[in-house]
Amino acid sequence: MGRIVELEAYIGQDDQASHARFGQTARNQVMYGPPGIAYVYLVYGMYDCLNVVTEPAGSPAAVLIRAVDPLEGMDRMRADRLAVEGRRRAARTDAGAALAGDRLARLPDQRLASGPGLVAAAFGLDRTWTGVDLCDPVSPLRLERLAADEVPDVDVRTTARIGVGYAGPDWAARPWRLAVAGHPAVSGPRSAR
DNA sequence: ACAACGATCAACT
DNA sequence: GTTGATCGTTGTC
Repeated sequence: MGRIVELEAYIGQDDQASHARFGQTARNQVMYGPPGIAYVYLVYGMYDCLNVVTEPAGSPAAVLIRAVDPLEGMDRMRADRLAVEGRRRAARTDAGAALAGDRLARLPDQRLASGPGLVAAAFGLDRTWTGVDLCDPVSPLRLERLAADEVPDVDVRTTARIGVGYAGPDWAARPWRLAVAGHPAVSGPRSAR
């Protein structure tokens, strides 16, 4: 359990950074469905990324969850990350597995889900989670809204989205990445936090 | 059928 | 600042 501290918006077929830029396909079809549903995809052949579908059915859009500030269950997050990362070739040797385990044990809690691939790894998510209703209060993976008096008084900074240069200068420059200013769980270089 | 390319991360210089 | 790992999705032939 934790709080989302960084995300990116991908809105509509026109958005040349979005998976919907080629229209509806087998992979992105959940983006065309109702909002509040999980969309988990694989990037770079290695990392799963969690998105929340937004906008009404027929209007493809999603929000990529880029970083979470862990509040509870950090032991399980470490275990889930170890399970996910242990599958990779570099960690398949005894020495590699030991190294990965050491590194994880020393990792501060606030770095456990500090990046889109790490969010999915820390919560044990892969593509099979696509379609889960994140607004259902009994769902094993769900969003919860903070009560008004629990919302922390923080600055939210907007920047360009990360890793979308292929979209062209216009779409790549849109300030659709939102992050809690200065929060240690936010991903990327210190200058972008 | 095939080649190119990522909504990334960690290790290294 | 640079680079390798790794494979599903997509567009093209």
